[in-house]
Amino acid sequence: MKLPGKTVERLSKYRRTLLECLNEKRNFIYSHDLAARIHITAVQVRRDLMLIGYSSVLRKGYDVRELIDTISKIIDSEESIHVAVIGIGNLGRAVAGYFKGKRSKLNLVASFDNDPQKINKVISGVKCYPYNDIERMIKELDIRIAILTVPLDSAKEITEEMVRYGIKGILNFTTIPLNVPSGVYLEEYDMITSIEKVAYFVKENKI
Amino acid sequence: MKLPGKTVERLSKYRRTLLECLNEKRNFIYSHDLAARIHITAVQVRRDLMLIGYSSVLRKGYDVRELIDTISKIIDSEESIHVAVIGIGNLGRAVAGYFKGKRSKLNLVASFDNDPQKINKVISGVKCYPYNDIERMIKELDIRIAILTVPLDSAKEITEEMVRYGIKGILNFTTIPLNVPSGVYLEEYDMITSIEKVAYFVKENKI
DNA sequence: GTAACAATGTTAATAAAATAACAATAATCA
DNA sequence: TGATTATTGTTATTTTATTAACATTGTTAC
Ligand SMILES: NC(=O)c1ccc[n+]([C@@H]2O[C@H](COP(=O)([O-])OP(=O)(O)OC[C@H]3O[C@@H](n4cnc5c(N)ncnc54)[C@H](O)[C@@H]3O)[C@@H](O)[C@H]2O)c1
Ligand SMILES: NC(=O)c1ccc[n+]([C@@H]2O[C@H](COP(=O)([O-])OP(=O)(O)OC[C@H]3O[C@@H](n4cnc5c(N)ncnc54)[C@H](O)[C@@H]3O)[C@@H](O)[C@H]2O)c1
Repeated sequence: MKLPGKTVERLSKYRRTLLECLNEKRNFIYSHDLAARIHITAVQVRRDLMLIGYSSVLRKGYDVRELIDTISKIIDSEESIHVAVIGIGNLGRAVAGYFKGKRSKLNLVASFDNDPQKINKVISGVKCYPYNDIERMIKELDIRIAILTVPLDSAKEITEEMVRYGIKGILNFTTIPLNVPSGVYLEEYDMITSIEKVAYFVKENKI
Repeated sequence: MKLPGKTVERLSKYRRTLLECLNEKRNFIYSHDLAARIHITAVQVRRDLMLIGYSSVLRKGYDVRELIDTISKIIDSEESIHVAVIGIGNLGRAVAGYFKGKRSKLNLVASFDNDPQKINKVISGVKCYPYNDIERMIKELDIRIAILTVPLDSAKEITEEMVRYGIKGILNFTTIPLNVPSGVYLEEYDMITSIEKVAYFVKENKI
């Protein structure tokens, strides 16, 4: 099954919302209710669920637990997938600290840095390894995904190396566009572009 | 002129790339060259530039300086626009520190928090004010844009207040979907969704 | 000077995403 | 029970975004 990226994004949001429902002891939720919580339309929800082949049968809304399970089967791996933060600076630490708080199939197992002050210490809940050991550690810890928070000038080279050593997914926080071969999935996370977009639309509204 | 959001995003990236060109003492750049640097197509570049009404006349590529100016005229405001970070925790500090390093039309002028340890101190290069003063300070400092990095449970209430006090744009780092009235621009920045998307496509590739 | 080329701007076509329309059916209630 | 309502799943339509096609026009080489 090949889902559109946009649908995958929404599935992630659906699941998060559904987990909140469980907390509130709600066991059923209507499509329009789920939609309202994330500010989209009910049709969009139903269409996405159609794409993943989920169907509720009852007309009393979706079974929250069941839908969580269905979505998890789609977007999660069987086994937990190992993640590392590359460059445990200001942003890297924030992200690492945040991740360690969650339990999920995504398991933050290491960080890497080249600052002697940092290596071989536990920072934001995760052990920092010397970047020079990354080839070995990717294999040893079976790391699949890298969260890239190194300075701009080293981002390109580090990416090439990581890909060579077997990394399959990269979440890029630097503002450098990266080149990855097919078979490696890259998601760009461009804060500057986001804020400039906000600024543009704020300006346009004002005028 | 009403530009598509996607085009605005790319304009921000074009400008950043063009500024790099200046550093490299390149004064002209072809559409296909600019495109290659951010991994899109030359047609996309030309189409975006058509939308903003820029035209090069020469066939020796775009004049880098001229294009930077043109884009800046479109996406920047005349005067600098004031930004604040709300919740100067781990993520807020990283973002603030990063912003203070740049000079641009976007000017980070304050942060707000309710932690007595933090208020009235300079953190990551920016003064932290008590959140209780936010109404007054938004007016006093003419703050237009808020970068929201508070804990989940306070995000909704804080957003409503800020909007009431005149904030016009919000970059939301929390994973709570926010409600804003029309006239206020909201950009969601959902890290968890991004990483789950990476995980999904990594998994799919593997299978 | 002019033919060949290279790069642009624009229109046309395609693809992707969102929205609308609607038929089907369980639940509700007179 | 049977009509009514509410909600779903799916197909059709519209909108938006991307890609392709192509005519235009400086530039270059001869
Ligand atoms: N902080 C933000 O909010 C923010 C926002 C947008 C983009 N970014 C980008 O994210 C990246 C990190 O930002 P930051 O604020 O955390 O910077 P930072 O300087 O605090 O952190 C960078 C870390 O990378 C490490 N490092 C440097 N070279 C390395 C190498 N070759 N191998 C391994 N580790 C190395 C450094 O020791 C440091 O710990 C930068 O590229 C920045 O442009 C940050
Ligand atoms: N750290 C990350 O990488 C990350 C990733 C994704 C999402 N987020 C989201 O970003 C937000 C912040 O994350 P964090 O890791 O920086 O958390 P944090 O706890 O380090 O920071 C939160 C800050 O907000 C302040 N605060 C709390 N209540 C407040 C209030 N009512 N008014 C003003 N300030 C208040 C706290 O004093 C603290 O300084 C959270 O909502 C989190 O879910 C963070």
